[in-house]
Amino acid sequence: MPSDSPHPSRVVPVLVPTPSERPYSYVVPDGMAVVPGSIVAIPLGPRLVAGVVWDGVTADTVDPVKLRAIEHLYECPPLTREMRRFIDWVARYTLTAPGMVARMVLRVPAAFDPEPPMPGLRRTTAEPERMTAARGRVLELARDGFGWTRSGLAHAAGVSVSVVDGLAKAGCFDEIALPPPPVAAAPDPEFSAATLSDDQTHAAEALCAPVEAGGYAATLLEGVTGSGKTEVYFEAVAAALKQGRQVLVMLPEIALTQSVLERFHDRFGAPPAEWHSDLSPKMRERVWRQVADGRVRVVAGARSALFLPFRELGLIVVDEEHDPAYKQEDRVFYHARDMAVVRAHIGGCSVILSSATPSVETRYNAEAGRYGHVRMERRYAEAALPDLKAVDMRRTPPARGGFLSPPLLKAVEQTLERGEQSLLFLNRRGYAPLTLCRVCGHRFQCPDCSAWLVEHRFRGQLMCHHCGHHEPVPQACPECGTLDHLVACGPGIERIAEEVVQRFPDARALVLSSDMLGGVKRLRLELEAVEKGDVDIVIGTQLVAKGHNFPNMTLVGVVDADLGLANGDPRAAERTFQLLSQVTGRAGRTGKKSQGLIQTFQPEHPAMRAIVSGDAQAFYENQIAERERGHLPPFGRLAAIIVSAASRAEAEMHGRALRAAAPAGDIMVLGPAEAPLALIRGRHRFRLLVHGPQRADMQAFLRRMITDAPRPRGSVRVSVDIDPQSFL
DNA sequence: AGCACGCCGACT
DNA sequence: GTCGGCGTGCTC
Repeated sequence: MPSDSPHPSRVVPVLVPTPSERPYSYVVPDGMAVVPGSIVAIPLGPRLVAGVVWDGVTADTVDPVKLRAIEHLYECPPLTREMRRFIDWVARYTLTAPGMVARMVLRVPAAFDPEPPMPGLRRTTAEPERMTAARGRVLELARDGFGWTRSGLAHAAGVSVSVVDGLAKAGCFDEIALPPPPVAAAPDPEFSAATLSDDQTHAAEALCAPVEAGGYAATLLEGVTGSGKTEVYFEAVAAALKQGRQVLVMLPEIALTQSVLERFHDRFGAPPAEWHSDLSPKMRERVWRQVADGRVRVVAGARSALFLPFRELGLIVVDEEHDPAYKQEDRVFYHARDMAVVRAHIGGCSVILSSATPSVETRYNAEAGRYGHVRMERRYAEAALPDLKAVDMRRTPPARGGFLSPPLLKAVEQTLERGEQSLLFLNRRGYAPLTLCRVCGHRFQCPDCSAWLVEHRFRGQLMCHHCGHHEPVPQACPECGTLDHLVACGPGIERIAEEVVQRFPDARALVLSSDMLGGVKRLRLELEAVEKGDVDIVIGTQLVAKGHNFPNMTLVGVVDADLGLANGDPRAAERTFQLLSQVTGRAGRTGKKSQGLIQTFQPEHPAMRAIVSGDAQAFYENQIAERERGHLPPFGRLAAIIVSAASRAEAEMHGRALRAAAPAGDIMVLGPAEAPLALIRGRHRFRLLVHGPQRADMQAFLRRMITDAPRPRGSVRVSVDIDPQSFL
């Protein structure tokens, strides 16, 4: 790593954690040597903040009288040149102030000074006057001449700390300062060599080659569910470790991906360091610090791990690259998968995008030759893919008042008879998505956003799934006052559960959704019960699609496969394909013959055909063609302008004003799409979709819109989301 | 983004 | 009479 030379000037640019477009200027006090990347404490207004000394010379427009001095230079490795270029790149691309991007890097309370050393003991040559068996064991262990902690040594020798204290008093130990313990033991690439199938071996070789060669390479690892992608990319991780480089494994939701961490531990003999929002502040500091000084070799983390200060990164893995959780949609808007590719490009290292159902843009990049493409088409070991069929709801409709078709009910019955488990999947919480009054037709709507209120019969509440507003279910219609005339329209999982209980009164049914009472703990217990076979029929939302393996699950029924297709999201087909593929992949994990039944009104839809036939290739070709034909927004030309205000009316008004102010031309501003008003963190959001020709033009246009467009000052904020994944 | 300053309603 | 709401403006 070429080290940066000290700034020659006594006034240097410093990136401060504010939305300012350029760095501020600060005076370097005598005796302080800063380089670009140095992390410093600086006075900013009334407070002291952390900033980064930046490259280049300071703008000379600052009034010298206003200049203040850097307060403190942290004793911490400076941010590398690559990291600084990455910050600048992300800021430019996302139209965010560089200082706000730097803030994401520095958002660690007190990690910039070294951790204080721990008190330790080291064996001297002195022998104790009295020798006992316990003392003997302690001295034997300490003969290695390394530093030990007092309690660590006692524990290792199987004696109490007083034995160690006694020896220390007798002069057998020196008190020394011990380096702070690592947050994670060093992973050993040779710890437990994996046994791979032929398929996996070929894939692993293809992934390892660019890691060993060094330099930038992006590769899509596309393998059907159960093909063992994780074991394959672990080989690339091992290759990077052998090269002495650091590795970042990005996971969409670390809390739910415990199994990846365990498998990592089994393969490398130590768990990776974790990075996610639930880490304690102390742990965050230690991980950040140890990533910066190179003691942490592998981080498994959520999207924000991309902004950790790695110094010798050799590989980034983006697991489940299609997952929408990689998209950050507050403050700085960015897509971590794309930024991971950028970071690899800037840092000259490998990046692996792994998925069973890649996003269309990633597939497109792979087919265009921009990314390498490694495929695995067979499941590992004896696991077979489930037999999938579409159930045409026009030909075999459910009985009146029901939502489960005769073929699906029959399959559930047969599965019950075999003593196996069924999963009924419906991605909609609550009892019914819409409630109205039978007499006057009044529809219950959220007072904060424009979404319908969803009835949750179990809780006795009407809830807004958008902003969290909830109210008790009224007895009388608020419009016409008629009693007991409210009618539920459409199904949610609670209603499906009702139907299941009615049809199969003896079966043990369980409803699983994220809003379940009892929280995460209860959920974990329930999942264990399912795994043990204590449940016959699981009725669940999206939540059941992730991670968990149910060995006895041989039937997956999708209650409403069309659900996600109706909302106008340009990625609706893609999302549906990904979700259904993940859900049906829950079946047949242990080799039992299994099936999936997909209830749909449009069996000819490309997403349904792809799922049923297993022909992903045709689906991607279709989606790419749709974009090229202009039926879907073309690649890289979609953005959104987000107007955020304290009140709904304000957001809406300024959103429409912005739309009116947009000049006509190549760039089109579309009106509020589906669910234009969302209440997020107490602020109402209005989104305008933007189509445009070239990326540079679009960037310039968006910048004009957020800075120059006429709009009343006030609580309104305007930000930009480049190439959003969805409307929400 | 923070944080202070500053001007108008309900309360120990 | 004060406490405190959040609108407005500034930070090298």
